[in-house]
Amino acid sequence: MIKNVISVGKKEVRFKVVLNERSQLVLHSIIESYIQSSEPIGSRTLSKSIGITLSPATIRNIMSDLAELGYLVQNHTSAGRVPTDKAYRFYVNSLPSRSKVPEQIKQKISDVSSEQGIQVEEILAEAVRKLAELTKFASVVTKPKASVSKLQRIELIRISDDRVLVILVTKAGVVRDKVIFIKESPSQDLLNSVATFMNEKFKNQSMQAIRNEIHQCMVENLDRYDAFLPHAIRLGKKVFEFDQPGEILIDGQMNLLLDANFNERDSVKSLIDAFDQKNQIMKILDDSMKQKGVRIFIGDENDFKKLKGCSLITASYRNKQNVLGSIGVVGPTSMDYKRIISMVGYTAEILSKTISERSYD
Amino acid sequence: MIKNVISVGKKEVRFKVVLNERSQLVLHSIIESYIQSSEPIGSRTLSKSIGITLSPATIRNIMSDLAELGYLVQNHTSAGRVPTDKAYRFYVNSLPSRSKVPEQIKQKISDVSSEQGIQVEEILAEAVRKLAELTKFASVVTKPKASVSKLQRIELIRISDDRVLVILVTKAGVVRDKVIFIKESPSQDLLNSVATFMNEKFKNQSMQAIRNEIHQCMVENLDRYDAFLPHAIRLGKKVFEFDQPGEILIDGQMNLLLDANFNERDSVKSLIDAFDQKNQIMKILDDSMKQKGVRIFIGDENDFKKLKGCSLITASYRNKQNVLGSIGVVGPTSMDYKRIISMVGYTAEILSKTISERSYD
DNA sequence: TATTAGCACTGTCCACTAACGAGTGCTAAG
DNA sequence: CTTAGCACTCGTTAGTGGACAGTGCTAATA
Repeated sequence: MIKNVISVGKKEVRFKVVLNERSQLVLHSIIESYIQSSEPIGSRTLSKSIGITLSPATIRNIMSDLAELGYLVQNHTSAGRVPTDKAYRFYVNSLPSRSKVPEQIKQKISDVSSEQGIQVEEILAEAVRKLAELTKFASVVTKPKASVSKLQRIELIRISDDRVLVILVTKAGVVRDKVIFIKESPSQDLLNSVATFMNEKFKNQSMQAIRNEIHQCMVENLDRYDAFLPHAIRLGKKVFEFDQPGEILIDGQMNLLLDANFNERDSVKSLIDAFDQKNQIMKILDDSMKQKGVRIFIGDENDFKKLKGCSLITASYRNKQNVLGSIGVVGPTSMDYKRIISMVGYTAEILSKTISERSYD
Repeated sequence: MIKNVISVGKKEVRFKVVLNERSQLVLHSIIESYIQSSEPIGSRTLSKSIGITLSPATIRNIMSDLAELGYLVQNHTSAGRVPTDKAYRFYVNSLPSRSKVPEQIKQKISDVSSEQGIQVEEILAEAVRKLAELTKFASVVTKPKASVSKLQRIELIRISDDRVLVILVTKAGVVRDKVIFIKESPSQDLLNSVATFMNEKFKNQSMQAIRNEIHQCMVENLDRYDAFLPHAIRLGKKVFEFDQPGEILIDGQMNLLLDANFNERDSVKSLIDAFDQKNQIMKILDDSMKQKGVRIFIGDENDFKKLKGCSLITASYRNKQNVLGSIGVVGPTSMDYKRIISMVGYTAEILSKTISERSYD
């Protein structure tokens, strides 16, 4: 083992700059054992496990070093050792970037895309349900972001003197509707003209782009007063003011509560709170959209303290044009990373494929 | 106490035809104590409670009678007694049909209707959330039934050669969308004509009525072959084939899992399963739509065995024209019925009021 | 020098026991 | 019909001791 020795006052402080191969092997084994058993690992147990030919005493020494370096902790003197978040990070980084998904699992995940007339939202719901069921943890998915998706069509429906129902259909296959209030009480005819106008002008543009253009228009045409344009602009401004609320689907929260690793009352409480605050989870998922492939957040690497003791595995999904959102799994830090990572990755793939087929273009 | 005595062979079998006032009082007290403490009630405890001036021994006699009649059970010899479902039914029936909701709670529930541009579905989600939060149990609500609501408007949007997006807006304020497959590849112009035609012909009719009428049309016009009508009819048939999937919103399931009354592992598992099978809960809720006021299902009065140990309190909500759906609470049979019943009733009222205001007419 | 065997020590878990207390049913007296 | 008294049951709790898993340290060994 490579060590550096520094003198601090009279005391010698030694630390290892890097783990040598044997320490890595031991750490690896400890983590895998712990993932399997969820129980503290002792030196004797480990020395008996295959792949390790060292005596318990030697292992104890190594373990002691690893504990000093922050990879392991001991709950009490005479207990085995338990991996820390740092250890899991080490473990995850050492995994091959892609591992195979068993055919059987593949089959089950692929079911998501079976039905014909199914809507995008239903596909997402089905995917998140499947993922929760297969992993036995909680699963989350964000709905496609309105701002990045492109306009397929817009409808304006007068429902009372001062209310108009707006229906937006995006290329990604998502239908959104909301009610807006208009003092001017526009006729359905006028609404039809405005809708037609917008459909022609804005088709295939992203919501964000449309919003910008409308803003531009407002500035340029402040003084013009033919009957139509100002109306259209004012309406348009309201129409495309889509605030995105907690657009997130969750399934399998119950799995976590039943999981052996979350037995203590207060950690459960904290988890429940975590899921109530969807926007926090949303933030993490949005973050992971920016990156390709599977992302992994271990313990409090994400700064959302409520998810203490949890890891989050996410992957983004997309249609032909854009990254739309991301799907993921929330489980205990001691989850079987290999298995979960491959499942999330594969599900995201299938989801992308299915949604691309369903997209409106 | 009124008793009947019958001779069966040599043995005397006695049974009470009806509970006298004192027994009723005792039973009532036992139930209320149990609701408060969730712990078996003993004779001594009860004799000390206010409103009861009997000695423990007397109470023991009464309790023994009540047990014989199936109102109470004993988990083991030396434990207090616990009310049965039958007891709860007795208790609930003896409650006044309407009890007051505290002003503070009223205030909180009324918040549901605060926002302006909010959609019916969001109102429902908010209501169910509030109810779960206030009761600390699980809460469910069914979305307005498509079949009873009346058509406000229909839109047909061509999204590819063989797919048409259908958007139905109902008077109740619900927007539904689905994709249908059409081999004939209709142009958007044709779709527009059909939509206009349907909007004129079917506006304000209930979905059910429309479906019937279309069916009628099919029979009558089987032979006519001008270009338009058959198309319209065939399209219409598909458009109004709205199967209703698990249209139900649930909140606060977690509350049940944390509840002291559901501590044993397997009853929790059973509950989770119960919520997974939404259609079963749906059935009960639909059932309760047919009746005015608050309905109460205790224990396995509903034949859905998975909800063992649970009671369901429901009430229907409506707009000006129709009963639309129902909202309810699922909790342990030992819940505080007075409180929950009044809350559910009041929430349903507020919900009806709010939705009536938002309805599209 | 790195590894290993041996040993004393520590803390958890479990089974066993005894004391306690809440509650009952029965009987006899008021 | 009501109540006091008493014997009995059974679950809960606290305390005890042994088995067990695991550690750290030291000394012997390759």
